[in-house]
Amino acid sequence: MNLSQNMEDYLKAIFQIGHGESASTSEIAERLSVNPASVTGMLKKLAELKLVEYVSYRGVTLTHAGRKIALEVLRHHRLIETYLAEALGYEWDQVHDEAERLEHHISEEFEDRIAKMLGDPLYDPHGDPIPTKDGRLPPVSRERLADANEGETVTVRRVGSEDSTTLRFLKEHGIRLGAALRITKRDDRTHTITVHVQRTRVDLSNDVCKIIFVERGS
Amino acid sequence: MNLSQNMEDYLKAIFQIGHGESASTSEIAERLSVNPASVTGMLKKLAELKLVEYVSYRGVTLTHAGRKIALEVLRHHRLIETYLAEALGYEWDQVHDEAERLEHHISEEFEDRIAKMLGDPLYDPHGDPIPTKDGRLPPVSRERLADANEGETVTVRRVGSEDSTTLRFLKEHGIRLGAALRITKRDDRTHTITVHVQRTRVDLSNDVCKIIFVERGS
DNA sequence: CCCCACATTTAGGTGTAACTAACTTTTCTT
DNA sequence: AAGAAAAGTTAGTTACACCTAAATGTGGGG
Repeated sequence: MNLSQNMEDYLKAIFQIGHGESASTSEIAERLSVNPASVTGMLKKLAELKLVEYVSYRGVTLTHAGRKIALEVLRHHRLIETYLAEALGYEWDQVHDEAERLEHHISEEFEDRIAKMLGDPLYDPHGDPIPTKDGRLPPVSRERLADANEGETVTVRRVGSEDSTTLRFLKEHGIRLGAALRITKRDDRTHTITVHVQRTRVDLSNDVCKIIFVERGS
Repeated sequence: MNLSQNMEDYLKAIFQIGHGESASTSEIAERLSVNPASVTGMLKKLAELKLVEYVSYRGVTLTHAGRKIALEVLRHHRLIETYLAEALGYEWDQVHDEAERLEHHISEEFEDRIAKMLGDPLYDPHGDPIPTKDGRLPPVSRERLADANEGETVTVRRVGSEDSTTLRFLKEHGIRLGAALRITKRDDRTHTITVHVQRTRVDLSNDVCKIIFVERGS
């Protein structure tokens, strides 16, 4: 099946929103920065191709075939991100945009070569799982920093954001994959969590804490 | 100026055909595998943008701005080819197709990083010159193997083809950049040139000899 | 110097994917 | 449960870049 870049982007977006559940027209429109009306049109086309299950006004889910393609695109994206970081020295806040454009244009050959060169990595620079060639997703922590208790010490395992400003902020405060965080204070009124990284103190908004995934213990 | 991938391809094609002289509609159509009528349409658009000088029925040349873009695209293409070969172990017959797709989708950042990593190379795996960032083309040999005399020994400096079958053929017979060839026979009736590479003998058609550029002496 | 073959352009049409505006369906609020 | 707000869809356009078929321009040979 030879899909347009646009179709691939839609499938990826549906996968990332839905994660099994159904995605709404407006969520997809938001993520892809297009008009909701355009989404409706595309969903019909994808449904024709049996890549999604689409019910008017009710949302959309991926079929098995659609999920497979979404995972392939995601594999490309995350392998490229990893490659840019490991082989070309990109920072984790720079890799997303570059990968977003390249993911649709690399060959199977290229995919295989960089995967091999990197030692078939399972996680990208943000800790997101890289789908394997046969379409399995390595396990990830779903434990959010936002849900950790005062006094606990946790290890950063994943940062579920591609926003470069957020990523740069975290990097500058020593919050990177594998970093140990001690939660020193939860202020539920100001929706702020105070953590210590090494010996420095950082205040984090609740929004940021929702996208930082951790493992209990250090 | 933000051009479509297609426009970039047209500018590159015009540059490569014309090399200063004007390119014809049909030459461009042939190179890009599109209908001549489509070329006419695109040339009008490019002329509007002041990227080409176009006179109906007479052909087209690049303006200064158009040439600049063509050189940038060519720089991307050839840097990527070089990178694929040097960093990822591609063979010279595999690099073109991959580069053709990637060249339009890499950032300035990516260009700079691979150029630096490669030590700002001046020639790609085929010996073609890589335009510098400020738009200069490193010098190349224009001496064709087809024009060399019986008994001469020459060094291969450039192979002006991206056709993978041709490139594979040459590779398999030891004809690579830097190889020393001794012209042992010219048969002007069968349009064939016989050369010796190391100790093995190879018969080359005149067509092939026209795209192999050499330097006199070994 | 005229005519013909070939090159090129014009005209009209296709498919993709976006947009806006207007309409319909669903969901929330009271 | 009614009506308003939000979400989603339909209809009609636009832009891009391709195509085919028909018309037109150009240059060389008789």
